[in-house]
Amino acid sequence: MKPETESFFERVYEVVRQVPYGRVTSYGAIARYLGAARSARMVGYAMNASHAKDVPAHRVVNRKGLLTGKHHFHGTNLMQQLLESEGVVIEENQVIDFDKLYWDPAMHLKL
DNA sequence: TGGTTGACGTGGT
DNA sequence: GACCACGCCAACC
Repeated sequence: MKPETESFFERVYEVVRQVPYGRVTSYGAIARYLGAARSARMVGYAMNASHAKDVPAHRVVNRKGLLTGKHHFHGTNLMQQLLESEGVVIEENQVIDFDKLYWDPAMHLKL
């Protein structure tokens, strides 16, 4: 484990991996947990490279609970399928009961 | 070295 | 409540 030597991307992956099963989080939440609350875009950008990583990017959605990054998945509805497979209800590319399924790392991990 | 990008967020209209 | 415009900040070319 290399704390400072690792890129911001790596840190994002670490947090996303800690997202519990059947739960979802937002880019901003991860960014805040990393201390870069205003770098929410960077989180999404990092996910762009999560292709070769074991990162459950499908559990990460934007603040509206919308599956904005589903277009980046291999399949068009792959992201939705993965979430539904975990018990998350998706409709219109939007997470139902997003407030309940929302998992904030800064709130649970509370470093 | 500098400019562009982007899976977002917030605020204003 | 929905839509539009601006800002942020690290990675990439």
